[in-house]
Amino acid sequence: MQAINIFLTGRLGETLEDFMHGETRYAFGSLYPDGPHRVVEGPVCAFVDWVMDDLSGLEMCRRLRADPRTEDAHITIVLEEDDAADKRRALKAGADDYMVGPLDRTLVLDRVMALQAGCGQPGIAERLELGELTIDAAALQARWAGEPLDLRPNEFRLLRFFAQNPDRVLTRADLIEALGKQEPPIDERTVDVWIGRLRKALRAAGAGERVRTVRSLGYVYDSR
Amino acid sequence: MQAINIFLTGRLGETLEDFMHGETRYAFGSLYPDGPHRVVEGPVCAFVDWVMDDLSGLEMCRRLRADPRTEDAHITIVLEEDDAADKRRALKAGADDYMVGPLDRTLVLDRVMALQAGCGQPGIAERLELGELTIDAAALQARWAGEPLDLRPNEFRLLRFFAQNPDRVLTRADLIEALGKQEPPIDERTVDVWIGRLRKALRAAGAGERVRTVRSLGYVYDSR
DNA sequence: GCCGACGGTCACAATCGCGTCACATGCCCG
DNA sequence: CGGGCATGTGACGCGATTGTGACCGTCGGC
Repeated sequence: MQAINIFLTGRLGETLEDFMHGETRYAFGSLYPDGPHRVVEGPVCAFVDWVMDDLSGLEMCRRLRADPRTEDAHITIVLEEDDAADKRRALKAGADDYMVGPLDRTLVLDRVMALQAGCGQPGIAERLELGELTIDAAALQARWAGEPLDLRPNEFRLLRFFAQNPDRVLTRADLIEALGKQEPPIDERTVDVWIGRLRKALRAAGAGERVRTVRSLGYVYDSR
Repeated sequence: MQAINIFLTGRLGETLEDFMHGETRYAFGSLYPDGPHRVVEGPVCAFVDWVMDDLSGLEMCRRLRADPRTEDAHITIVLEEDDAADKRRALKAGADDYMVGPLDRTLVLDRVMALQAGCGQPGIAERLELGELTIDAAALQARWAGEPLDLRPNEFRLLRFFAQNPDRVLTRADLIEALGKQEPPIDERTVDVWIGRLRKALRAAGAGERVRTVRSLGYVYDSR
């Protein structure tokens, strides 16, 4: 899977910066009006706050577009509220897309991963394969032996994370964090229910028992 | 699908320049009377305003025809009003085609894609095939298993865009933008209605359920 | 100028997704 | 062998999201 450079500004940065760490495969940078501007090679996507301290998101979009290093970036502008005029202005300033806040990290993560997977020319959409399991992050779809798995979004996210960390014990806290949940605080027991649902879906697709319980610790995806 | 070089002048440039970016597959250039003239290899098509600040569209046509780099270009001249005499003059000056403004981006996009599909040399991706689905952009027609789909223009554009981005989550914003809509700002909920109509048409043709909803994110065209 | 096709919006109903609870079952350890 | 904690799972209910029929304005053709 190819690295993608993600830029986050303002509130969004605070929201996600602490999340994109460790095992995530993102090259990560901060982008500030006139501050350090760490740019690396490869496809870039940016999430730009509509409101920032000292520079509007619009201006930020224009600068990204103007900079030859980032002119091809996929820019998502994050609006405070659902205002049609702002949307138009955002697209006009070079944004490719917009989302309306307050942001649901869960969705941002889906978006980021989908962009990562589908970045650049279509057709190269990277897939994550693990035995019979195929995760197509761009299509937000998983398959077992070629057959589509019938997964709810949450189950998909769970499986995606398992597939990214196979044969490793993942605690309930890991899983809750990985799915981007944080508000309201999720009861750890809820994870058990997620697991149950995921197991059922995998069983229904003939995948057998893939998710093993590790008592008092968490769960493991057995890639075997 | 092969890249095509598109030149836009004057008001048209302003209208579409901000649109042809990112995932679109166009090499893009601006063409000004005596200004920079970025020319790349490959088939070229040009949209030339009838009225420009300091040079008439007619003169522009002649220059394009005279320039060996662009003498084979497909030139569409954009008239202010529907004047038969102007049309004749335009064709005489070397234009291959004309359209009457004020421009509807939606239509320009249809035109551009149709040209791209049928452009110059035969053999250049005239058709877009995806399983049973065939998109004939030049004819503005889609088929399922050889049988023509009964689609309205909007539905066709939608399907065309889906076919260009199969197995990728496309947000409502993506779709609105892809169809060239911008004025008046389109309500995102409207996309749901487009989808509903497209689904019905596909179903009627025996294509089954091709367009999958991705809750809170958008829609995906499932190629399989 | 009339008429039909097309496309955008609205409002309402249906559905879906998911977090939680409650209870059943299972496992570990003394 | 028993107590107690850990996990599995069916059921429930709330919200949010989506599907869709109906309505209506617009445009183009006749």
